[in-house]
Amino acid sequence: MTKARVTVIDIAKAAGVSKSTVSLVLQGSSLVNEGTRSKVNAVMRELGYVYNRGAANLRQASAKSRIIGVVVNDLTNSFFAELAVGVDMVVQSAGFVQFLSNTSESIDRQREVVASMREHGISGLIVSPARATDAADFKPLVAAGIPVVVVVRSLPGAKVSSVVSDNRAGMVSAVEHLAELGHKRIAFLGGFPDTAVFDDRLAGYRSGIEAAGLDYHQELVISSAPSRAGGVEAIGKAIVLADKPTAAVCFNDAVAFGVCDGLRARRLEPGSDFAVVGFDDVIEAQAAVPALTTVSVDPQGIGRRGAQLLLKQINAGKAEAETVTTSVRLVVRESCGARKSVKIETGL
Amino acid sequence: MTKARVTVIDIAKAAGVSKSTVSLVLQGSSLVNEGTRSKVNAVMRELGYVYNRGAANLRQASAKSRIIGVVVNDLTNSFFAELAVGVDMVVQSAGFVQFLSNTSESIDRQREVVASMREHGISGLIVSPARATDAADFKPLVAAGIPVVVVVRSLPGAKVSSVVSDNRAGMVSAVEHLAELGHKRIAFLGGFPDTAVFDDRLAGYRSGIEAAGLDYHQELVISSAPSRAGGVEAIGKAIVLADKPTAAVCFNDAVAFGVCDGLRARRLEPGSDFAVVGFDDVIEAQAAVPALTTVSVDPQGIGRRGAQLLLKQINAGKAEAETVTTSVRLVVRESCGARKSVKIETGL
DNA sequence: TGACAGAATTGGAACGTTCCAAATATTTAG
DNA sequence: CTAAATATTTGGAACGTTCCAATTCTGTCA
Repeated sequence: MTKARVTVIDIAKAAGVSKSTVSLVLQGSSLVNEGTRSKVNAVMRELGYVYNRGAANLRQASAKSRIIGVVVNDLTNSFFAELAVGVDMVVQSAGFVQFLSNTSESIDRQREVVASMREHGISGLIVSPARATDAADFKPLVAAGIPVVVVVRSLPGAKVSSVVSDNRAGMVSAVEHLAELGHKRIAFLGGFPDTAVFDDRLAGYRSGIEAAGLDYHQELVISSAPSRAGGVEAIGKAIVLADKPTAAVCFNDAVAFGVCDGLRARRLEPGSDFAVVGFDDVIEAQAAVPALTTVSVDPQGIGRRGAQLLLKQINAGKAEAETVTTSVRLVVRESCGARKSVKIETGL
Repeated sequence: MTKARVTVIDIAKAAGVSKSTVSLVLQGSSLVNEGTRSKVNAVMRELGYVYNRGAANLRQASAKSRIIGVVVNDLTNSFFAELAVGVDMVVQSAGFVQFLSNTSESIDRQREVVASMREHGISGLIVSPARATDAADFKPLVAAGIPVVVVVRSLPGAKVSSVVSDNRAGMVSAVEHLAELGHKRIAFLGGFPDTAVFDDRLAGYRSGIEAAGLDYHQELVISSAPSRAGGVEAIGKAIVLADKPTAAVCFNDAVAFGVCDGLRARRLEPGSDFAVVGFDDVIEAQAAVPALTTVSVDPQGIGRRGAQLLLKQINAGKAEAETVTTSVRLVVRESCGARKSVKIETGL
């Protein structure tokens, strides 16, 4: 409808002051007289003025957009939605606004999205990188003085801060728990071997096996896509081994669900016939049947820590690369066989 | 590190052409000679040039940022994550980038993020409004020629396009299904009465009751917060009625889960002792015990439709307010008592 | 060769803001 | 009442881009 947009000059004219004064008001400067300020504000409201951030950033050397970019690799995974909410909490109370984008694991899309955010002058970036992201991809950002914090998946070689969960310790406790339940042959199922997270979790598995006084067997490590389908595939391979495992720690919860599916397809009941432990503690884990024993990683917490780190760097002006690992904890439910199903317990 | 940012003038100087030519290259104009073009591109890559969208938008009357803003009211609800993914699919293939923000049902936060998006010159906005959003809130946007599409929750009175699921028809089929199973007293549980969605679903409930030849009883409609806790509360009230219901359709799946919790707390098993039907078909619905019978609304589909509508309006230049309702379908699982638990069926 | 068309290039002048130095108004002190 | 100090306001000049009108190249044709 309205043809031309309302500028600071229009406001100035209407309020009978200069554009400089209006600008001062805009920035909440203490230089301007209280009466003038309220008059200007009134006129702005009346004319429906919208601040043109682009023009402002143009002039201001250090583009202070008050926008935090968040890029995740899979929004349909509630883990990342939770993470984004965690980021939002701290970002919001610091007076920033969060813009979130999803890459669906596409490196190309990630490049586009990050470029777009950069063009819009974000103050900082929190990213859970798509698979096989090149560590150098974020070099230009940090070179331009835009702080970057990598979360969930670390990016070895990149000189950026990162917040990752303690994958190693989580796997150790999962394996130890299964060992305590009497399992001797424990498999490690799922995940792509080319990722840092996989390496960490596998390392935790090995430590756990050793700590329990068991032997490490190469054939018990079966990688696959980190998805439900991948879990089905992995358990399929595990079950035909000469010396079958009786339990498995899985790369993540999705794989664990797939493993349960695969077991059922073979008339085996997860929990009682074969112990399954997941990793992540996604929201579905507790509602599933059997409820999934898994390593809980608190995605919101990661988001909050990441955001705090980022804000610190934004305020400091200079970005000291820093790595923080957040603690995890094993939550024991039914799929490991330690507890009977609640349904059976309370049912008639 | 690098002090000054690289501008088109730097590029021009380094490439031995004028800034105008560089600008032409940037826009992919056919006017510029092929040789010049590649040389300029090479220099840009070499100097690490980043396009300054702000400056460009400043000059271009119609701010073509190629950004679609998406605002949702609850990102932790996987329903909205799915919706965002649906939007992203179509927005992406049209060469746009999506920026997502979460309001957590806060009207103030919604105002902030929408304002922020506007300042950054989004090309269009898709919003699932926070509860109690004023229809007038989006007036300035459309007045400024920025198309707005409201999804999921309609905003009566606002002159904007909207995409909502067929709440009425969904409820009708839910009630009819329960009636076919022989239920005579069917309750409607949960939801806040002051919302358009509530009205639609309640209207569907009434039609369904009538269509089944049953009587409508005021006391069987029990509102509550549309959450798990609200469901517990609602079933608590329903169960103490003189003439108890034997089945319930719920405002949404969260309420339905709460109703199941409440039933169990009273030693009643959802499915066999009391039939419950949800609405939305959130991801947890099929993994729950018992698996939830519910009305599936395909959030991705809503997202896609909404995005298509928005893009149409962006391209058309003018926004004809238009309403589309997407179809829904009842998916019958266990909680309505129509089917036995899969576990029992296939188990020994 | 000169004129002419078309292709390719190019200097400003915007766009809406902030910043600076300088101007003006208002107090305060003497 | 005046000078000095303080509080407030104000014209440009940027910022990095696009657009327009104008200019400079290339050939081409008579």
